Amino acid sequence: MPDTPLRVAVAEDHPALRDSLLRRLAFFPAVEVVLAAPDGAALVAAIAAADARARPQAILMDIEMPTLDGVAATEQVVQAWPGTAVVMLTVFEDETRIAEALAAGAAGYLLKDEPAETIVAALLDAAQGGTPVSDHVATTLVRRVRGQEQERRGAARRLEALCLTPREREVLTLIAQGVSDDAIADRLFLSLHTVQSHTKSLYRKLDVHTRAAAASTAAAFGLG
Amino acid sequence: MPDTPLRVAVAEDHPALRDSLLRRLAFFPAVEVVLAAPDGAALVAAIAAADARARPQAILMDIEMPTLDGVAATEQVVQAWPGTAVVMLTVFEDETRIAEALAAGAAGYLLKDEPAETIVAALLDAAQGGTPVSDHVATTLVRRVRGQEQERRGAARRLEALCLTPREREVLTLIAQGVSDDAIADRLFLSLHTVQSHTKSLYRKLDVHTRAAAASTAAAFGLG
DNA sequence: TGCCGATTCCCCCGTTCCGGGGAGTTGACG
DNA sequence: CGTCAACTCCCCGGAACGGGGGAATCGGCA
Repeated sequence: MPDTPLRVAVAEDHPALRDSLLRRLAFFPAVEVVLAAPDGAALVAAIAAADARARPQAILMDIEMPTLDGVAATEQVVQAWPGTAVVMLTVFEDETRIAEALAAGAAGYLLKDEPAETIVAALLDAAQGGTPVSDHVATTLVRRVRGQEQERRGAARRLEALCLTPREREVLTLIAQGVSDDAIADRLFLSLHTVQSHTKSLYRKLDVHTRAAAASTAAAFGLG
Repeated sequence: MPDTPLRVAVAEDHPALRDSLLRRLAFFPAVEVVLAAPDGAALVAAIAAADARARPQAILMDIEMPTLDGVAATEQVVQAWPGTAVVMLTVFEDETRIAEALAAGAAGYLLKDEPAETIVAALLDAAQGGTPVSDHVATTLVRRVRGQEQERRGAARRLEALCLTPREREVLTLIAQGVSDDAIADRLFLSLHTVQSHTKSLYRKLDVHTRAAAASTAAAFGLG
């Protein structure tokens, strides 16, 4: 636990929500709101204007904001002041928004119905390198990873069902990378004829009749 | 809160850990361990042998187990008895294991250093359709999604940097799907010559010299 | 031992692709 | 109104590909 409170900034365009947030955070001595901005541009400007030692260590960021939305603002903030922990605080819980925010550099992602205690804990956690997320957000992440992994496994099973020989798999991988037959022959120390023989088998098993289609199918299987 | 305790099964091969777990869970009236197994096969057999009304509603599952590991056991359990909430309880926190377990149908994923209260809460949560995960697991999921999204965005930016014309992008997408030039001509109501003209531009911009390489590059950009 | 799949190599022929060239039309933008 | 980018269409020659055939070797398995 730090002796001094964590310096926090708040970016939220809706005045009522912003004030409510500030009032609720004021009860917690562990955090001190040093900055509040109605949009992303104002936030970035205010941080830049602040004394380096007074700059916020953590930021509560709304997503929907005029002039510069939360995702873009997050990108700029973590770019300009690395180490700043940005925690999104929004009503949006769709996968796309969450992924975008995280990719932009957000450390955590909270939904707006969280109690103040949770928000404060999340700020402190994020400042320590944690990744605080609401339960619903965690569920969304789990669903996404689960879906992706199941798709990957499905592709692997379909690939398995083709009964490709090791050599064929090898050749297919190179085809998927766009390597020509004689380049494949060079890489695998084979004759061009041999490679052509393997590609013929591959086309039969994959049920394709062009090289690009084979590459496309291989990509769908996760090869390459 | 249910009037009757949640019926829970425990699958854990290490006897000491299993006993410890059972002892710790015994303090919580909200859960009742109805079944304990030393491996996945035994777990599945025990569930199958049990009376349908006495079957566990939630399962604490270790990953490393003999005869049938936790992931495979989870797959069988959720296949055979849908609605069963499986919560992984393991020391492994690597992305691969987590993703595999979730794909197999695990509802939650806890690390073994969690206190008993958390484990019980996770079981109850999972039984209600939640996805309880340890903080470290959430961090891993966040990192994965963040990495994927950043990769996606990077690919999109690189694609953007190529300054493809709309027509070229269209043609490239079809190339990535393995469509031949004259098939593209048919689909886009163009002359073969026109399509060839576009592909020529594409090869120049993509800096490739074969169709399959173009398809491969396009796949890397997320097209197709 | 005999069979079978995997791997390797070879031939041929027609098609498609690749890379170079040129040229006309259209629409936007200064 | 000129310019420029985008789109369209065309020709050609050399290279690669697609599909058909055959054949030899090797290892495993019945």
